[in-house]
Amino acid sequence: MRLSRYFLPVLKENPAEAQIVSHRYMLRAGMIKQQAAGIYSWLPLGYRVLKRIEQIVHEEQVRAGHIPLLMPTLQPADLWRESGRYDDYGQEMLRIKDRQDREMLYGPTNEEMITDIFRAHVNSYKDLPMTLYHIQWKFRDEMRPRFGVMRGREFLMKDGYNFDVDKASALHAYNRHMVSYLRTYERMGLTAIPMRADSGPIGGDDTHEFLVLAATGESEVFFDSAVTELKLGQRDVDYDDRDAVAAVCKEFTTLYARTDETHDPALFDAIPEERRKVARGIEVGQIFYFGTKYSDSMGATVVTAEGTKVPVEMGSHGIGVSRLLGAIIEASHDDKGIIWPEGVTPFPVGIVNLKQGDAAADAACNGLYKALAAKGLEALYDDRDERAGAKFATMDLIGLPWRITVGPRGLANGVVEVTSRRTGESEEMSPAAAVDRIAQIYAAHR
RNA sequence: CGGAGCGUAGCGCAGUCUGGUAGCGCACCUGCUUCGGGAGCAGGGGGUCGGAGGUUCGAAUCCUCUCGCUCCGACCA
Repeated sequence: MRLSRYFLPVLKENPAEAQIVSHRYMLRAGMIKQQAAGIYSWLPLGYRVLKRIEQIVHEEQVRAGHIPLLMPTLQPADLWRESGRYDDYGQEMLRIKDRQDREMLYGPTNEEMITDIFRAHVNSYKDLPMTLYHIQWKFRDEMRPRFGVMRGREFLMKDGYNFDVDKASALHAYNRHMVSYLRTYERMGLTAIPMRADSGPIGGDDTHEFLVLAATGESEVFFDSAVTELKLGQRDVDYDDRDAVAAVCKEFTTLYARTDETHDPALFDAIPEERRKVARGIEVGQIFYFGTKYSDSMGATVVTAEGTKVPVEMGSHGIGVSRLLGAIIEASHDDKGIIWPEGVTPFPVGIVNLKQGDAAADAACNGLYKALAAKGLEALYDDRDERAGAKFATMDLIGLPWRITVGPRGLANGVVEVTSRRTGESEEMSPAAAVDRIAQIYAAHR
């Protein structure tokens, strides 16, 4: 993409309403525009990151054997009357009437609807296990939306639902989700710690929240600092192997890590003092096992091998997709702007032409742009007629992790500059070597 | 929902107390000079001051009502 033809409305000054760094940078980098309290338009740059995050979530869900579908944002109230949640959910649920005066609602979550789909089509244990998920906009009419996309009223969420014949299978689905979530967050450059949590209005017995540590987090968290060292890395987990999956979960949940809701001071004090940490965290996901809560009330049953009809065992599992943008920025920025992890960056690399209109510089930039494209890497080429400082400032603000700087001075020696946004370190090399370097870096993130 | 505050040009703000016909910086447009970390000079365009009603010769400014947004708190992907 050529910047001169793109729509990237960056702001030089901080918008007054933005109090936290991710919100400020998302507005300044031209990623979002607020339309009402807690409701945002996603401008091109923000939309690209949102789609990247969505893509990673999809890939990891499919890898775990989960099946994507798409349910509507609007739901009939009757479905929620069946589970009893129409009255329980309260003011957070946006209730709407259509022209026939039928009661509708903008879905805050989809347990009822997915159960309705399941019961309509599945009757046998032979069709299980099954996990269905979608990535869809939700609406929760928060009393107090804040912090940009971190606590919006409208937000994009991945929500998945597992259906299993017995509790052991359902707990395996729970574990499978935990492992797939760990992989998902790691690919986004995040350290998200699973913490034992409280179940809230969804209801259930077992539940973990995934927290990204950040000073601006809304939850107070207590943990053994050793949990932050745990990495799933490149290990190849067989999602159908119950013991292997359970072993990973055990590894990641044995050390003490809890939110204030479930904090146990006695257990916490048993941790060696130097590893005892109290911090803030942003909740970026949550998994629940809730058994037959919905299948009982809504009549979702299967026939077992023995010929008896049993309600299916269920759980639900969510990832706050739009919130993740804020969380990633909170975890990865400096005083110049955002620093995107390679996994989620809107463009893999930026090309800065220091002297637009200079024949050699223009040709070198065009050559780099094409060579990168040939390797499947879409660069953001700043071909505006701007001064170097302005171009650098824009690149730093929007946070592309790598920058290739092209100017007449370097070209006289046959070199361009490759700069890491994270470290600020630059290295001179030939244009061809620069393309190879960038391609090599991204090979690990495909 | 309790408490606090703010709505004046795309963004950041002054002007409101003490009423007199709207201003600054950035951004935008034109020209010249500049050109490796948000350039300089000159010129230019853009606002029924959130909305409605009222007081007044006259309202961004005073009064009433209303809408919107932000922050702190209790609740939540």
